[in-house]
Amino acid sequence: SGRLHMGHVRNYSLGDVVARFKRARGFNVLHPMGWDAFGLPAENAAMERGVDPRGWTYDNIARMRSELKELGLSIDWSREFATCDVEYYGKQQAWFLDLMKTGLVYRRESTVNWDPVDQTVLAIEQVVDGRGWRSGAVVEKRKLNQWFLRITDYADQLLDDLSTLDRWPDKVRLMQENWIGRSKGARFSFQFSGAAPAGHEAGLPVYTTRPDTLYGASFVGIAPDHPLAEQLASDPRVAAFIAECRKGGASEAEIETAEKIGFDTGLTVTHPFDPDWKLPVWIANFILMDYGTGAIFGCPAHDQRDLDFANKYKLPVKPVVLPPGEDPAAFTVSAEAYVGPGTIFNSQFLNGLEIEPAKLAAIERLESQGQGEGATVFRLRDWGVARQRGWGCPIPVVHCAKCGVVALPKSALPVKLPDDMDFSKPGNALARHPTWKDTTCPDCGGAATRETDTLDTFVDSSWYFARFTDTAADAPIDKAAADYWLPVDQYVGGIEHAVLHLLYARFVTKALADQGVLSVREPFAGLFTQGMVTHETYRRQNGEWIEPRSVEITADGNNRRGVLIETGEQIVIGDVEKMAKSKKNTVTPDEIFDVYGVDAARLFVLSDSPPERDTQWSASGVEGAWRFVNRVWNEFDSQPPGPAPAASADPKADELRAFTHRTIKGVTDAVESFRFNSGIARMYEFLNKLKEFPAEGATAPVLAARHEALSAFARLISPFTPHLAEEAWARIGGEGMVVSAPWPDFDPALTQDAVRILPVQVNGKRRGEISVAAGAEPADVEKIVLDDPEIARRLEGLTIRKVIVVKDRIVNIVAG
RNA sequence: GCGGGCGUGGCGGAACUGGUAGACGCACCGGACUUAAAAUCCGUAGGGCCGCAAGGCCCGUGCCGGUUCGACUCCGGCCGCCCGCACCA
Repeated sequence: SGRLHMGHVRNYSLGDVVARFKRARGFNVLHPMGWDAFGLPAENAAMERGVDPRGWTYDNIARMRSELKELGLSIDWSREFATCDVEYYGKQQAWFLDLMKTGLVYRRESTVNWDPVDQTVLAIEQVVDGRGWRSGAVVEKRKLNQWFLRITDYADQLLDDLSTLDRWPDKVRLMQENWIGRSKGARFSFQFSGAAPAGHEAGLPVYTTRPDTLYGASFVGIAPDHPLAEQLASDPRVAAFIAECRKGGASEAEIETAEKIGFDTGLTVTHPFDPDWKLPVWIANFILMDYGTGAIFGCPAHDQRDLDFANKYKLPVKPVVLPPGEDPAAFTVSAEAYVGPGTIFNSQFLNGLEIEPAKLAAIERLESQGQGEGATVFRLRDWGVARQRGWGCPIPVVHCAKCGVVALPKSALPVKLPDDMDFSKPGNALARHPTWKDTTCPDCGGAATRETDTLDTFVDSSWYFARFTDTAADAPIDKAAADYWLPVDQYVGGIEHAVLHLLYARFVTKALADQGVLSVREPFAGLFTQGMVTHETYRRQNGEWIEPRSVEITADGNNRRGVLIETGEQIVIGDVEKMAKSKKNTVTPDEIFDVYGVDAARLFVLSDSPPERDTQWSASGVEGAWRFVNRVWNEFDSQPPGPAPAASADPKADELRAFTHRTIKGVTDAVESFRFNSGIARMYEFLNKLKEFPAEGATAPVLAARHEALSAFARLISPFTPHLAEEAWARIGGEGMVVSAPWPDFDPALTQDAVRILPVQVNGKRRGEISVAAGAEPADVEKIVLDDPEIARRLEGLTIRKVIVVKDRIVNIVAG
């Protein structure tokens, strides 16, 4: 986009804390940065402003790079690349050709989701609520020759291997599980009872998860775009019905309210278990062509949709699953389908079986009749990867009149984009280039045309992490380097990629592993999904949005009011929402860096909320972080320069040392478990404590303890506020730079106070406290408690029944 | 409808495997410094009640109930909010 926003600041600050922390702990850390740079934003800019997308993209990269460098991220910039670099997308073409050889790439005519605004095909994952994920336009259905990657070949693995990703959020794993949507059941074919329509002599295949309810069948349904339905559309009444079905939109509200409608084709099929039983074949709007076989058998008693349909068209409703405790003679289904457990009845050979054994028995019978078999069906569809766009990675094939679709040899790579595409009007700039597509066929040498579709940008982002491990390799991936670094130990990103990027990258990793170019079968061992940066919204009385900087907020007790600075007009403080230009509730990183500095900005986005939750940006919040930065510096600045004085015994110094070591432990634990806000709170506490031990007038042991404290503190803050930490480290004479200093260790013995203050409860209510030596035995503690005059007063008139002592924690006296 | 998550002060949040609820920050209030303001520093602070005060008592983590010596934490049932998927046979 060309500009850093606060979301970037938070995302990369999180990653940078991990990178710096792990480096300090002695790990070899690879923390790279690159640019996902193909795609529509560049084309739109080109069209709107007449600029060259390449120049626009690289200008934006340059600006964002300098902003990122200002953020002070510990990134290895020598590995930087952009997906629109020929050096990158040429390598992508190379492995794409390898996948073509193994049959993972194919081309077929299919109904696709067409985004009329972006003028391109979208993958199913990229259609949200019937709209394009980027443009927001209602997608249309079109038939196109499309390139696909056979991700469904990996459906089982993609699902099963989720269980190995124990450092992924459950939520993301669940979303992928639902998306892949494995279901087990049976696939079988109904035979037509009369003459089969031409081409359907083998019968009508259906898929079901409930073969146990076959005796409850009352109709067979097919999707409006089922081949058989389209064949029957020569009858104008059928054609009219299909047109009627297409009218309904795909949006949530439309599906919710859509009535089930059907058309009786007049065809009948024979029940697989009873040659005398005929079932009518209906075309029904609620059946989806792209799931299962696009055809079902309807069992109204045990499926709500089938029941709604049957009730409307007066089809039979015969229950075949008897709920526990029901009378078989009396049990009926009318408005609500029964989907619970029970025993099969009204079902001949299946009678008396529970549901699961009945499914197996039904499948067995279908198999023995040669009519069908057990089958697993996925919701996951193959990945449509072709985009009719000019600013993308060209698909390295040509179309030859004689040889058909021909993959280019690797020697013909890279297939470079031309420098002079015309982006002034919508559509595919590559396809309308006057000469680029003219070439010769690598097989026959005759004239041929280059493929003008480019790859989905999600292909670009599905393997970049492997390229980072060796960005100069001749091969797309250097196996030794990839084996050394991969999988990515810690990935940080937004939840919006849960079933897009994160699924595609997993698939490509597995496919490339099967090619032998990678050893890992999962790209990301640890995944962290961070929350968004939000901000209050402000509006004028007339509803117009206003920017935070135009508003002054004042507080009167617990009430907050805002006025428009310019006019003094009272404004309306609205909801806290994701920062968005449309609501004018954005704050740009550069304006914050200018006023408060990078460290305060980093500190604040990490301190306010747990990283996985949304964080609310506020001017007063970042001011608090800025105050902390200044107070830290003052503390370092007040310490006499030079080495720590020799230590000798002083209880004051011991107290500070204990606090120092407790803080090291607290911050370390918090950073390790991604609780950065808690870690920062420990650092604030530490600074507050440090003020009780001023350098001025301090004894030599206290000065030494201060030196130890500051030395540790400089290293603790360094992942969060690296610039401040560097200055602080230099100020106290730290060796080298703090960025390369080892993480401080703590002495467990020092994290414990010698004296513990234990709360004393009577019947579970806090009634006092006592001081005992750490680790004091329960029996001794009990004696001290019972000897305590204050506690004794509390127990007056009560009989002690039991005294519970939890070592070093609490005492509870049960009395009555 | 299906699946998942979350409800703690005025606000963001803390409380590790049940053990002093409200750390830390923001806001608020009071004080010091200043001619004044800003900045800075110090301090009070969950709610209610009693007391001149020291102090004391009661209530309190969405609601109701349970387990336990002890529950923000575990169990059961409600209510509310948020997210994902959605006519998936």
